[in-house]
Amino acid sequence: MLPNISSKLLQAFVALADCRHFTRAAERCHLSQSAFSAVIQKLEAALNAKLVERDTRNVMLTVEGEMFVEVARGLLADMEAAFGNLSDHVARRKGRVAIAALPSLAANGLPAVIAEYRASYPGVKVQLHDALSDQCLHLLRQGKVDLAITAPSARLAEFDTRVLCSDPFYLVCRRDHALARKRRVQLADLAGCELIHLAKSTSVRQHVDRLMQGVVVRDSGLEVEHLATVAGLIEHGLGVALVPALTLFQFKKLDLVAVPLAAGQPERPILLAMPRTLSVAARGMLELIELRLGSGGG
Amino acid sequence: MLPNISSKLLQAFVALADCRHFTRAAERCHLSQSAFSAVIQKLEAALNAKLVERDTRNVMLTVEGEMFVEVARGLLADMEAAFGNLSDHVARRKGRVAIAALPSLAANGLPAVIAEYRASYPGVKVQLHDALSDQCLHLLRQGKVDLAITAPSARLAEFDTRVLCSDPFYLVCRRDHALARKRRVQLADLAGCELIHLAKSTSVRQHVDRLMQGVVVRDSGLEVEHLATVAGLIEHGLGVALVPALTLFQFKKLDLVAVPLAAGQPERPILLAMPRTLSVAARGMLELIELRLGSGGG
DNA sequence: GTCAATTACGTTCTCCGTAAGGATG
DNA sequence: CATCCTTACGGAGAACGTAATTGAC
Repeated sequence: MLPNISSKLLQAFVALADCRHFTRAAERCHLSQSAFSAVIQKLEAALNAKLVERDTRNVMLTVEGEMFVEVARGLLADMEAAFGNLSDHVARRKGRVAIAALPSLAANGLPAVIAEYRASYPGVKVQLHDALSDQCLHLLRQGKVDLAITAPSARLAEFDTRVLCSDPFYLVCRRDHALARKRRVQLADLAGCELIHLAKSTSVRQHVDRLMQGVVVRDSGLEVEHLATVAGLIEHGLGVALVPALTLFQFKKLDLVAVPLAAGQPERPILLAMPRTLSVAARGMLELIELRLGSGGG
Repeated sequence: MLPNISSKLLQAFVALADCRHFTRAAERCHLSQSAFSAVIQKLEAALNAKLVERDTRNVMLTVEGEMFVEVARGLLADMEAAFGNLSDHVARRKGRVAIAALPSLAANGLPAVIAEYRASYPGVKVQLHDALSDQCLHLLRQGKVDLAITAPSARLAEFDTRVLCSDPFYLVCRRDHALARKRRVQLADLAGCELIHLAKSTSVRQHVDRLMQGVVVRDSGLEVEHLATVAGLIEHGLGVALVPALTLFQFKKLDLVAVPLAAGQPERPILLAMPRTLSVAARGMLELIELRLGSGGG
C-alpha cells in the first residue's frame, strides 16, 4: 500500500520547493542535477502524482505538490526530532537513570559515583532511592529503577545480577561485653552467647544461620524485624548480634561496639541487579558503579 | 545530519517489534530472512543505536528500541495518512473545485455539467459563484475559484485562458420598434437608431463599438452601467441596444424583443480562465466543461 | 539436534555522474 | 545562443536470495 518513501526523497522535494530551481536544489542536496531530476521523478512515481510543473524555464509546484510539500516538511521535522532525541539518549545528553540501593551504600559509596556521572553527563537525570533490599527488589520489578544494589534474594532470579562487592559480618555488642575488647572475633567465641536474630525471611538471617552452623549459642528467643530493634535489645543487655558491615550505621549513635569477624569467614555478597535490557545511560552508570565500587576496582 | 531513513526500514523495524521474531517479521515484509536481518542492521547503523537485543533464541528490543518503535509507528501513520490523502485527491475522491461563471452560464449550461461531475466524483466539493465578468476575474485573482467562465478582459493576461464558446449579439428593442419583426437584423439596419450604450469600460461596449464601425447611429447620449438600466431605457422608448445572447436573461421579464444579428458577425468569445496550475479535480472539471459546453462538443 | 540469527557470496537492480539532447526565451 | 530540464549510458555500490555458519537450548 504505502510506497517506499525515504527521507532523501522528501528532502529533495522540499529543496526543490524552496529553490524552485532544479540545479540549485540539486546543489543543496549534493547531487548532480540529473540525479536530482531522477529523484524527483521517482518521488512522483512513488506517489503517483505530478508534483512539479516543469516549464524548462520555470519550476512551479502543482496544487498537489503544494499540498504535499507541507506534509513533507512535517515528516522531516518529525524524523529529525526523533533522530535527535534518540541520538541524545545514545550520547547520554538526555535520559534518566534510577537506582535503588541499600541505605548505607546510598549514603557512602554512591554519592561520589553519582557526582562523577553527573559531571560527565549533566543532561542525564539521576534518581536514587535508598531502600532496604525488599524494597529495592520491588522497585526493580515495578520498573521504577534501572539498577538495584542490594543483597541476594531468591526473587532476583528473573533479573540479571552480578556481584558488586561483599559485605563482612560484625559482632555488635555492649561495651561491657566480654568480646568487646577483641580486635576480631572467631565464630567459636560466640559459643554460649545469646544471639538476637532477625526474621527468618531476611537474607541477613539466612547468612547468619549458615555462619553459625556448628556453634552452640543460647537461645535468646528474640527474633525481630528491624535493626533498630536489634540495637535497642543489645543496648539493654539482652544479647548480641551478627550483622553485615553495611548495616552498622544503624548502630552508630548508640554506645555499642562492632567487632569484625576473623578473616576468611563467608561474607554477604552485594549484588547489582538489573532488567535484561538497560538504557545506554543506565549501562554507563552500571559500568561506573562497578569501576568505583566493585571489589576489583576502587 | 539526518540519515537516510526510508519507510521500508521503519516498517521492517515495526514488524520486528510486533513479531519479536526475525523470520516471521521477514515474511511479513516479503523479504528473505537474511535480507531482513541486513535491513535491521542498516537501520541500527543509520540511527547509530542498538535497537534490538539478539539472543539467537530471543529477540527483544533495547530501551532505545522501545523508544524508537513508537516514533516509527507515528511516522508511518503520518506517511500513510499523507499518502492516502494525496492519493484521494489525485483520484478525485476528495477535493474542491470552485468555479466562477457568468450568471447565464451558471444558470443554463453549468448545472448539467456539475451534476455529471458530482455523479462521477461525489467526494469532490463543487462550488459555484455566479458573477459578472469583473467579479469572476476578481475571484480568480484572489484564488477563491479555480476556473472562471467569463468574457475577455485585458486583465486576464496573467492567467491561462482558452476559448470555450462564443456569444452572438442580439438587438433588443420594443415590440413596436421597426426592427422587431425581422427574424435577423443586419448591422446596417441600425443606421439612424438611437443606441443605448454600456460604459466604455465594459467588454460588451468594446465589442459593440467594433461592430458598429462604419454604421451611423443617432447619439442617444445614454451610457449606463447596468443591463437592467438598459432594459428600462429601452422599455420607455429611449432607444435600442446590442447585447450578447448570454445577457438576454436580464430582459426576459420585460415586454421586449430580441432579434439576432445576421450570421457572420463577430461574436463575443466566452473564455475559460484559470491559474497556471490546476488541481486534479479542477482539471477534470475543466475537461468536462470543454467537452459539454465547448464549441466543438455538445 | 534443532531452531534461529548472522555471515558469505553471486546476481540483479538502483543510484549516480558525465555527456548529449531538446525546449524556451 | 544561453539557460535549464530531460534522456542516454556506463560504472560503482546497494539490495536481495541461496546457502553455509554460528550459537543457544
